[in-house]
Amino acid sequence: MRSSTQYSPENTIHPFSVSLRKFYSMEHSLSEQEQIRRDSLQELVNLGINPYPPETFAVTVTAKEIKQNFPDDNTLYQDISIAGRIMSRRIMGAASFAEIQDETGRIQIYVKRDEICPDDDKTLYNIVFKRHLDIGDIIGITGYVFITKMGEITIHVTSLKLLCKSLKPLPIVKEKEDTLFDAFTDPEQRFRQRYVDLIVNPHVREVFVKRTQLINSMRNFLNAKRYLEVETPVLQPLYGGAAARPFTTHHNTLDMILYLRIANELYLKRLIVGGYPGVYEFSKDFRNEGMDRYHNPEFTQMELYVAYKDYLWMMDLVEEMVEQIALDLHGKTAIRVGDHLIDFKRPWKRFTMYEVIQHYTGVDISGMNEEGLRKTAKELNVPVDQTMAKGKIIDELFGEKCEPNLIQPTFIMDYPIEMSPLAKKHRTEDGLVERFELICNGNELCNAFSELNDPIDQRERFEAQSELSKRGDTESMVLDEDFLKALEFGMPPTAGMGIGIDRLTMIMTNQSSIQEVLFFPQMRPDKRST
RNA sequence: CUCUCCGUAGCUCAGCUGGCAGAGCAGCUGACUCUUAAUCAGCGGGUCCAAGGUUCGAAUCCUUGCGGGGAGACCA
Repeated sequence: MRSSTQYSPENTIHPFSVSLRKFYSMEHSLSEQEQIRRDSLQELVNLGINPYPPETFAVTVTAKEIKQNFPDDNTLYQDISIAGRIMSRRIMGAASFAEIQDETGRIQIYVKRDEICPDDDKTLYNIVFKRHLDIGDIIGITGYVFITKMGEITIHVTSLKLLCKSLKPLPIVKEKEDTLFDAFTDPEQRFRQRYVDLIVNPHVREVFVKRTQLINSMRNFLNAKRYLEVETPVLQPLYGGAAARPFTTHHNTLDMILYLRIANELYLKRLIVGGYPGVYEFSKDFRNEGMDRYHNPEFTQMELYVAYKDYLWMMDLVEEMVEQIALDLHGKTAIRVGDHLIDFKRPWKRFTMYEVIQHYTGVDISGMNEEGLRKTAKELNVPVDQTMAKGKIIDELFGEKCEPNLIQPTFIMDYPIEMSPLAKKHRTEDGLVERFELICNGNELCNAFSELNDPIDQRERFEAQSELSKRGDTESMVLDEDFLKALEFGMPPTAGMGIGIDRLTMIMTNQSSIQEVLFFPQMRPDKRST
């Protein structure tokens, strides 16, 4: 709760003068343009105008609605109220055109001196509008819509009110015939000052709207199937559910190390043990590893676990869900991504791991032992080292020789047991597990198994991971005694999967970098003077 | 972590083999009552990322550091 002292009498007389003094104490660090805006702010205050008024401004319509619906006979929108940020101004003496931008886009406004100043006092137009308002200021206007001689739908302003004075100059992006001039494109500035990026780059705003629509679409799909959305711990005493290095933190009261989760798999499976038939979670996960255009230290996954199902069933569900998302976002299943047209129309191609490696390398590795695989990898110029066991080498072969070629959505099934310690042994193929990944545009999007529910087998798999760890693998999984205890109470046969929300968003919005689908991607602190 | 490119006005960018720091837009002053990259006349605006070095002289050459992009390595 705020202190009541700010409502003392001297403050209520000039509610904004206190903060103004603070601004002026910073004068030495201001650019010329910033100083001019602060001077304008002071002039507005001197005229009795509050540059940051508290009361509601009633908006009746958006820019987009007007542009879509304004009729030829000029009968609609004759008494409207709209608010937005001034994005451009063209002043011609006693009349001006400007553009304001609301959350739906831009619309031109026409401000005529004698219209907003019907009496002798022309201060509002000559001083306030022309002299002390700037690009970037937020205003509310009332007026009526008409079409100019040049054919542009425009709001004829009858009254104008300042809603927020902007003190920093925006990048001015101009456009003519679909060509942008002085576009604000420097990635560093765009990501560090995402608010500026969002103001001046409307296509960026659209990407994030699509991201939320994607999540809504996925959630609606899962809720319609009556799965329960749940929340599980981010801070975990043991990290598990994936092969990755964690972030470490410390809890003071418990005086213990805690890890930020790398996956939520083991907790969600405990809930299946507890009796829920289907649970899912959208989860921020954290992995203390490299950063590049596909990896941010924190990222979002959706994991889903459904009892009494297997991985074949889950493959059908993933197809159905992603196809539905494409339809919800684009109204069609075929989407342009970079140079490719990717079609999510069901059914998708399905290959086993051995099939796809044979297809792209010509080598059948299905019967090979570790030495044979290492020899094959060397022959194919795939780098391997002594810490890699059989499963890891196969994974390398696949990642190097196959994955980049898989552009259309493709399921790769039946992985070597060594690289899948949480997946159930294959029902017919020795040495394999019931696992699939969805590959799309050359990248992994989704990972799923028939979940291992044999507690004795699971313990042996964890122990095998410990062996890998001794061999030098820093990402091997740690044994989770409580998870094993849960399995010993009995988990029904379960299908589980995780899907990368950031990567799916990249594909669905045709972005080539994960930073473009995260509002605030991780960056080093900016040590330059600001 | 390695290689490579980049960092100059609020924004986008020039600045050559070292010789007075530039343009367009934005801003300021003025003109203009249907403009739209508005137009016309005039004006101001810089820690050239930082530190050090070479030199009579460094935005420019060298070294180191900081920040970013791209390509690798690792991972999802």
